[in-house]
Amino acid sequence: MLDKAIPDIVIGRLPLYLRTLQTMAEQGRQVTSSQELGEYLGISAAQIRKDLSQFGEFGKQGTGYNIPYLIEQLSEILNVNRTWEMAVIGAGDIGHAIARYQGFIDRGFKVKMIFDSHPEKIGKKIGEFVVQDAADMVARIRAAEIKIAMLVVPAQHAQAVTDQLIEAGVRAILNYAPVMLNVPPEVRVQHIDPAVHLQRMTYYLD
Amino acid sequence: MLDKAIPDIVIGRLPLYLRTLQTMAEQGRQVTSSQELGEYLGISAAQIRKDLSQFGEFGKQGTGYNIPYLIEQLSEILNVNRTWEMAVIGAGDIGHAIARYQGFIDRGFKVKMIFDSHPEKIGKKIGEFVVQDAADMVARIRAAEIKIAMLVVPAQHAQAVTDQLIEAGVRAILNYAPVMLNVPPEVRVQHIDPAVHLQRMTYYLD
DNA sequence: TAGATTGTTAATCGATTAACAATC
DNA sequence: TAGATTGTTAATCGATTAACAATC
Repeated sequence: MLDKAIPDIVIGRLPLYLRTLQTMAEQGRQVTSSQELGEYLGISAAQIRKDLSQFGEFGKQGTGYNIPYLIEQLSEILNVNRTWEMAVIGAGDIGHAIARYQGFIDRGFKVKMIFDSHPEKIGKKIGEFVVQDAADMVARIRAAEIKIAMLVVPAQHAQAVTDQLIEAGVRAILNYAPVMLNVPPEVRVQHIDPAVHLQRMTYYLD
Repeated sequence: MLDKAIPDIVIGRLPLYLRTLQTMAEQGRQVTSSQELGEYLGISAAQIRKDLSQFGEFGKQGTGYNIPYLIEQLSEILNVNRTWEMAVIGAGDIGHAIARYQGFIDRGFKVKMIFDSHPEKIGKKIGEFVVQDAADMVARIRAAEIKIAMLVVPAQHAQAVTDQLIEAGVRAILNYAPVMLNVPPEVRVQHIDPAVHLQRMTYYLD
């Protein structure tokens, strides 16, 4: 019998569970419960138990969940019990900030290279990186077998760059450009658009 | 009879409709259809019609939707037919990038001030702004009647700063810190955490 | 007019929650 | 043991879709 696929909406919550558990672990905590996690995240305890039960039995009745153990299990499920190398495309302000961001490494990610197409940016240093020519992007990403890209180019170039990334073998794109991207089904895309997030709140303001 | 509240998940899609329509308008387009919008966004045409019908009748049978008119209507619904002034809290790399970001103004937002607590940052210029002392934050935000803040401080300070923002009258927070924020029900929060977005994709990678 | 597309209803589908036996 | 909390089932709730009359 074919296992039913895990719903996307469940997968979407797992990183929040993991982040919360890692914060607890940093505070020296050893165990937690679905109730405590739920209260912290604004999610029902039943939902957390149900989500986790899709993947196995990670808790103990009467006790709850062992934090280091659940971190290990969730990291494995999410494929972040390893470090993914990433390419940043676009060396503007945001690309710059991402390349220097220190928060990725503990969570399974590392920026490996950054590209731009503007001659005045190519060769410049950003943190530990030298901005590379976008003309070499496909070859370099393919040679390094990089599968994840963060796209930080102007909206009008986003689709063309995406097509190149796919050609280079990229399978996951975190898109900072305020446009949808057309990709084949085996490529995943997530979007970050601050204005969209802000507009989701202004509806509720007077 | 009490009108049923519009579901949050519907509100969440409206900014995507608006963004798409604005892109179409820039291209000189005059009309579109629920089908075209749906194909572009990866949403069913029926859902788009149903979402819009919660707020009124904006289309014409046989023709579709007039783009400038629908932009106007959605802008009004989302309260972005005005410009919201925002405060940026934290003048690190990301705060820096946000303060200089040019993409807000067309979408209803404008950065008005930026704060930091580090003496070496206070007084420095970022774009057109001078970094202000976080000690003055509550008074300055309250005096300017700013209702929206972008929170770009280290995780360990996020809750304490949030408490101050609420004291200052802020009603919507875009949180870049990788932690949940505890806020009263009248305050809205949206989260941006690149590592969470990345982990939502690595699940699907080998 | 004929073709296209809306707005809306009813049916379907899927996600969340409540409840509880099992058991640490 | 008594209290706590899991994993799971069934019930509920809510969101999505299909279909079509209305009409531009």
